[in-house]
Amino acid sequence: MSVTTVYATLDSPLGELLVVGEESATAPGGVALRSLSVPGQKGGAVVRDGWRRAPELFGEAAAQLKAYFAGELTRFELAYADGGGTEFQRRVWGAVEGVPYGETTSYGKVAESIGASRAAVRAVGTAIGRNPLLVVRPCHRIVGAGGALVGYAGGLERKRLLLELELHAHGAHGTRGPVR
Amino acid sequence: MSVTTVYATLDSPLGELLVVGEESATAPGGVALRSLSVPGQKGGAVVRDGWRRAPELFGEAAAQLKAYFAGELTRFELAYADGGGTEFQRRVWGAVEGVPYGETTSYGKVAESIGASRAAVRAVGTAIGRNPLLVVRPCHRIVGAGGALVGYAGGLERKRLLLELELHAHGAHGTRGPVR
DNA sequence: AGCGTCATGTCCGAATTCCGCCAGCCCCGG
DNA sequence: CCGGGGCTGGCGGAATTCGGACATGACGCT
Repeated sequence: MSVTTVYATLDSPLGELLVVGEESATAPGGVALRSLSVPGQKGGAVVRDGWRRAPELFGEAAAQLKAYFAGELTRFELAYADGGGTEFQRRVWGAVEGVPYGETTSYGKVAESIGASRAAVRAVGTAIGRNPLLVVRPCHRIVGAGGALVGYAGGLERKRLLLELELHAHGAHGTRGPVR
Repeated sequence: MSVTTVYATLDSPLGELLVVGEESATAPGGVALRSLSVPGQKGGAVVRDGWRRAPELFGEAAAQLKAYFAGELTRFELAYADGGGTEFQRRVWGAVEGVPYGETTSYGKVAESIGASRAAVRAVGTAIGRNPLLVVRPCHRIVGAGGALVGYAGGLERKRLLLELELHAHGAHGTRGPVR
């Protein structure tokens, strides 16, 4: 039952990413990703006493992130820690993970896809806003019904940057809606 | 609106007194007494960051305290800060201040004197226990109905010491009840 | 076209309620 | 005379409740 929290930082086009993971005593060497955030993020993680800085442990995560930002990786394959969250949030996050690289969808579509009331769109918005895994779980692919970028925990500018990256990376990905 | 908290310590038969005061920006040089406590006191004051040690500012207070412990002063005349407290506590403390040097009274009498129900004696006890001005506001002169020393934030031994001091100081003060 | 309105799940802070303590005292049975 | 239980009022902290604010979107007005 004893888990150690480890963390590392990584430079990226979005700024210095803070990567936080859990090292379980039962599975030594294996680190499960718990959180990924950018500087100044609204509900971003904050390094606490007792956390161990361990850059080397995130080799795989770092490699995939670098490949992603280079436009050479369209799908993350990492070990995730149990991210907690409510039943509702888990369903929303699951739907978000189903949005493919380079495409976008709307908050309303997400609400619909999890079988929630159409009036639950705002709840969907808040749930997405609490996504602990920025970039990796592609909450940046959820835009307004009209295609407008509505909000992003890391700031709208970063959201636009990610979407443009995904659009121009291979140049052959379609979109479901205009990105303005 | 800016008040500075200042403090000083003073040796006494009770141990090292901690004297805390407020220095108002509007009345420079004047220090109002806020708290007086002894080491190990239950709800005693604790020196915090931002407090300024200023022994020289309590010249008058120190002089009166020394005179009191020498048995040569029976009534303090000092500037007090607004001690806060609830309506009820203020009334109780006011009644306590009315008990003359060398005399004692009971919790029940105090309750009666402030027009409180006789069943409020326990509330009176707690209120007296929160007196922020030990010694100066003579909560040590309140004893049980039977004359027994019941409790004291600074410890019963100190209460006894104060009462004996007041009894034997000039030797000519009457008491309302036996002190055991 | 533009604006106000409302619906939903969640979190967070403020407000409120509730509970248990206590520096007493009286009464009652030994 | 002694010891213990029960009653009382005020207070502080814990627990609980409550009201807003959101990463939206459809509808009905003007």
